[in-house]
Amino acid sequence: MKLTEARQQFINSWGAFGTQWGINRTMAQIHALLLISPDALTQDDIMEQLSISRGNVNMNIRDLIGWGLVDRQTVSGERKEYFTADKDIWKVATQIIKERKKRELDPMMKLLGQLEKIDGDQKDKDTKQFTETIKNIKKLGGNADKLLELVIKAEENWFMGTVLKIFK
Amino acid sequence: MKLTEARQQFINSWGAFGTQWGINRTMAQIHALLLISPDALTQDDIMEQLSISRGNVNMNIRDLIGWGLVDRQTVSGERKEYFTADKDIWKVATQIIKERKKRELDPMMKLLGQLEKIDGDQKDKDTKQFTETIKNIKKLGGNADKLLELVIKAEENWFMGTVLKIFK
DNA sequence: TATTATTTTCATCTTTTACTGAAAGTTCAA
DNA sequence: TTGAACTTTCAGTAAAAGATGAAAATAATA
Repeated sequence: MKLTEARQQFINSWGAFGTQWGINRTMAQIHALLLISPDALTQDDIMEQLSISRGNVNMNIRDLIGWGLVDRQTVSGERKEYFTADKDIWKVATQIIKERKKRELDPMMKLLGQLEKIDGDQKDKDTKQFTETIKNIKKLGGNADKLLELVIKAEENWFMGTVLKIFK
Repeated sequence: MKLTEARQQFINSWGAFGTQWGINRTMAQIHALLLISPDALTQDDIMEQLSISRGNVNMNIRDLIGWGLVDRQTVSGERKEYFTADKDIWKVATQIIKERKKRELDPMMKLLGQLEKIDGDQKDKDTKQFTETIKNIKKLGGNADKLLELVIKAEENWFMGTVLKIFK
């Protein structure tokens, strides 16, 4: 397979993959493009390579920066801005975990905490099932939280090496 | 907080949570409803409680069954069908992991395997960055795969207990 | 301060995804 | 073998998400 074709396929698949995980297709594609680009790109580069509008690039780049996945670079003496993605995939992964945890898991845990203190007769079937379910989800969430926290703090080699070795 | 209100809030939040993860809002809401319902429900029960159409219930229930999260039950002598969700949250979690892995991670790994064997000069900057990136994502994916496989096979207590205890 | 280069915003349009409801299909008891 | 009870399908519609592009804003320089 030729490079051009492979690059295109990677970008497309990464975009499709993203949508399945609730991530805007274009945002994932821009990230993919930056991941395989050795040098920093400008808005115009991205517009051209992905055939998308300036506004679209701008908004999605802003989001990617918000996710901590892309950096804005300026060359002194130039007005133009350049963008790069961190190429360390382990860092990318932990950064995504960190953000999703903060944006989604943490608020969900907070809500579950509130829903737990429901006032009602525990002999009532519905009340019982509700509190049971909430309690169990909260417990699982708490464990997931701890595990993810561990992943975020660990070094790739330490984490993957140790975990996978021990539990063989 | 009153049960009715809490139930509603749980269903809504679970739905919103779902959309952020690429899961159809209604599908997540039906699942939430079944999780907190002590008894099996009919299509009509679900339609009424979530104010959605029959077709919508039917399609999403079918999907949930496809995900292995909901079971269809029939009471002998009755034409009507009843639906329940597995209430064991650990099983729910591992089932979801299993399915997403099968539907998404596995195909992605397969694609990366193909993109790895690109023909091109490794001295070329673009080629080099491309193969490097693919290789690293593939490596991370492989590790994630092993870890998830471990989670799927493990018992909750064993997994969460042991992992979290050891790495303290 | 005016001019040029560039980025940002956002009302509007487009695409994608989800939902509805009525018709067709299925099952089963009489 | 009909019809009542229920489920499934899917064409059409509605809602949500995403993209465009032109105008406004910002920055740099002369």
